[in-house]
Amino acid sequence: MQILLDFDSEIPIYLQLKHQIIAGIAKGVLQPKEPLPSVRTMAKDIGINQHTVNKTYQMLKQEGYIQIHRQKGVVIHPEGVDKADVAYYHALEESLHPMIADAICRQVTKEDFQAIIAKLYQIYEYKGDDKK
Amino acid sequence: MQILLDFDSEIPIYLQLKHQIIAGIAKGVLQPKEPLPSVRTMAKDIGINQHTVNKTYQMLKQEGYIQIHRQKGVVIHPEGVDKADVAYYHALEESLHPMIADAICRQVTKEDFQAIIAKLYQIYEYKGDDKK
Amino acid sequence: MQILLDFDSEIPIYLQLKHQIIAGIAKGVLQPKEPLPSVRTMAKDIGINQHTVNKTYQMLKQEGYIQIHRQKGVVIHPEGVDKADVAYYHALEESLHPMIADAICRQVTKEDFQAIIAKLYQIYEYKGDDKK
Amino acid sequence: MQILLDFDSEIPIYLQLKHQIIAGIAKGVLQPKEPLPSVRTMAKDIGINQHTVNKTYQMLKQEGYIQIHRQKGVVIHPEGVDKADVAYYHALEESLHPMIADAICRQVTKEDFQAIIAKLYQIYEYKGDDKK
DNA sequence: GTGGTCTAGACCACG
DNA sequence: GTGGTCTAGACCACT
Repeated sequence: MQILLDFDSEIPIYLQLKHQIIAGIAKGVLQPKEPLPSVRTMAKDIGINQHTVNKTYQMLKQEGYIQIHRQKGVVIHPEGVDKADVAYYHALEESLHPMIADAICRQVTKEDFQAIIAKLYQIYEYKGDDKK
Repeated sequence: MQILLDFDSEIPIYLQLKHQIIAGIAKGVLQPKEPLPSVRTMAKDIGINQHTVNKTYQMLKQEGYIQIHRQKGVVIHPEGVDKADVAYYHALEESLHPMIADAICRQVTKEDFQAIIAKLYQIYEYKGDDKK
Repeated sequence: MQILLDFDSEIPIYLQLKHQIIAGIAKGVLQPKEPLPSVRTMAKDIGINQHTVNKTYQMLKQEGYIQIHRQKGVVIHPEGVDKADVAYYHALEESLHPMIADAICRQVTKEDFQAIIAKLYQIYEYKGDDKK
Repeated sequence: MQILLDFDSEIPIYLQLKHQIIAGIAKGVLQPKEPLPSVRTMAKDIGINQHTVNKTYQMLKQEGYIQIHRQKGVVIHPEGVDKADVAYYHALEESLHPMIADAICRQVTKEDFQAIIAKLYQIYEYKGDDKK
């Protein structure tokens, strides 16, 4: 899977990497049990420090996206990540709240907003078809 | 308008303040031309540093939410904030992208997600009715 | 509170530090809301790297022992850590399992073992009395 | 005796193997003088590296659990492992210390903790009855 | 001055 | 070769 980073972005590199891996999983490009490059390899491939990759991997592990094996390396979690729970929905709402207030001020209607959601879902909805 | 800050939150104070003011505008609690407390008054009222309030005000001014006059003080932008443009939609998508990828991995359907959007829009939809 | 580290120990420094802070909380030497030294200060005081201290603090934060505020620094969680749940008891059993098998082989009786537990509990049971 | 390893566990394979053999001895499933599979047989049987099995066996020998004869192979120590000495109790306390501090913070009482100990002892208490 | 992020380079445990 | 740990030194965001 290809990783594209924007080193000028305000978003920390370790988060950009995390987002791209999660996007890969959502798209089905990264399947359960599939191995991920080792910390060293990934770091070299995308030109960042090992610790930065490690930080991303640790977060993904913590959130149930991947498993990290001592010597065998890193794999996408075989059983997928946990389903959204109440806490997850709550956090999601908290994140969306300010975005929606802002959008309303700029006359973005509910329908406009939901259209964006629909458009973004479309990118992911054909799971496994573009395995690359 | 009442400002509620969570000093234990991960979100920087200046952003929380910004969010709350924008939420106030979205709800209609803060109307165009309405004055906002001066930097030092606001800072004293909510118990934070003047620099922090100033940072928030500068951002809001930059984004067209408020006007800052040397003598007259701070007022909500008389003509309202600019309508969403292409750049705005692009930025919005960028922000939503990782949230949606994550949600998909956790089996949140498009309908689930849009329901949250609808719920949040509801909070704001009665503009001006609950003025303060 | 005094921190004593054994640099020759097999136990990683960041864990030793974590254990000592938790012990301090258990003893009541560290009370809720009480501030902890900043990452830099703690690192300098005990002669280790800032990142190592940071790792400890991040874990303690993650487990609900402390709060980390942007600029105000670090404080013991005001409401204390969460009560043990089922997962906690399960993990505790898993950890104790091999210790007990080993002890049985060495003719340590259940009573012997429970006496050790009692002894260790005693160290902590006078919460707040030795505030130092 | 059956060995069950969790390759996704945080615990190194060589330790898991060691724990299971000790548990077998504690339960009486493995009796003194009873032979253990050779390094290479054991490795093949449970599908791990010979080095890993060797590491486990060397530790068990070092701790007095087994004897390794060049020709006769590996056997459970005929006279059983040494009784717990002062050093052993000291090490046991050291291990339990952080667990108990943590438990206290989570409002696990001494009685709760001792109940877990009792429960785990029960698993082992019928030595020799369920021989294999 | 505080924590957050990133880099560089090193040694160790594991298999 | 893998991840885990530790050090040293740097810049940035926040208040």
